[in-house]
Amino acid sequence: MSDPTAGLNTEQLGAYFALMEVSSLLQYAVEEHLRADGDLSWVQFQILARLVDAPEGRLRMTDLADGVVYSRSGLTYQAGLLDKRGLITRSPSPDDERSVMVTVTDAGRELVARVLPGHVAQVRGLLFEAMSDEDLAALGGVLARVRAHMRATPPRSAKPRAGRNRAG
Amino acid sequence: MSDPTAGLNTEQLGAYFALMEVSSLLQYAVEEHLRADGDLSWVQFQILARLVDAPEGRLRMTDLADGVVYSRSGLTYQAGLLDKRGLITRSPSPDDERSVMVTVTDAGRELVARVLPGHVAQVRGLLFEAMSDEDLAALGGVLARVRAHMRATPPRSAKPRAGRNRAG
DNA sequence: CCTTACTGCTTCGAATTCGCGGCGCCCGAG
DNA sequence: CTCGGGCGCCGCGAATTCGAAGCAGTAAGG
Repeated sequence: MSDPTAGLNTEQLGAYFALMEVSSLLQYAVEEHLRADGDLSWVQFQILARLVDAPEGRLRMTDLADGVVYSRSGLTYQAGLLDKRGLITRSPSPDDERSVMVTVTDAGRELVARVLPGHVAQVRGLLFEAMSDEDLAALGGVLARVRAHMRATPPRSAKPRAGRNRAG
Repeated sequence: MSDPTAGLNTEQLGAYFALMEVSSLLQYAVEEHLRADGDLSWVQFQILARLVDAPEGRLRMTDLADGVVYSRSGLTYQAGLLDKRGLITRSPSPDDERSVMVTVTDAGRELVARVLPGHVAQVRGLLFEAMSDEDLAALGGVLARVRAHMRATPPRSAKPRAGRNRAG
């Protein structure tokens, strides 16, 4: 593509900024809608959506954290909030006593089902309205490739996956 | 593409999630690098970069807020931090006495110049390494279209542009 | 069984973020 | 000139975020 020593060309720079701006704008709009519609933050919705999507409606904290780009403590905090609202339940795992299984409650499922249409409409209105099918295909392909590359790239210093550097 | 009443198909959903994950991951990595390299947060870097890019190295707070997806108070806070570090200067506008002109100092320019290479390298390594020229072109085109669409879309309730809803 | 290393999660303190309300300044009407 | 309405920015309090440190459970070695 270009030498590792060279800078980004105009096209790359533009794509980079556009990517960041689009995602920020989208997240902001979606988060606002989510807040108004079901009093959920973006992360909370992601957690619930992931749980609903899971086979048994339950996932370990770690798996949740792997899917959601978030710190462990933040996840604990948000899970506590969701637990307090009765949208999820936390129970020790039968296999690993140190793990915590998070399960969606019926209320959680209902809430997701209630906010999902608006959420989806928001996303389509902002993101997909301006895209053709070809655009979608291209975007999907590129993003899949980039995501795979990012996940394969070694955490230079500390990804969200951080926290393993104790001395004694 | 699809009816306004229908949900997102698998491809759209995947693209949506991939977009959010990629941008989050990228922002996270870049922010970390930026912090280590010049003790700057992502927003601070964006502010400085925008100022350096501006015609006279100066911009009004409002214009800054328009470019950066951020709340007004957050911008004030960050501007205060940058001002305290001597990277920018804030002075009243000659035209509009209520506006505040933000100007980059030489130190600010130097800092941007110093962290820019690493920043760029990080972006290329994570984002563009896995992309062909065709990918880049496609991505750039789609994002430009989407960005234009988003900017044209009426702020349904309150975009970053929020804060104008007082009664008295 | 006991020790050592590692993993999973939570708690803690500090820093950052946002929305709301306040203050001062510009514009138009009388 | 004076008044009323609107805009631009700042200060405050509450909520959220993160990394570091701590606690418990698990696996491996002797």
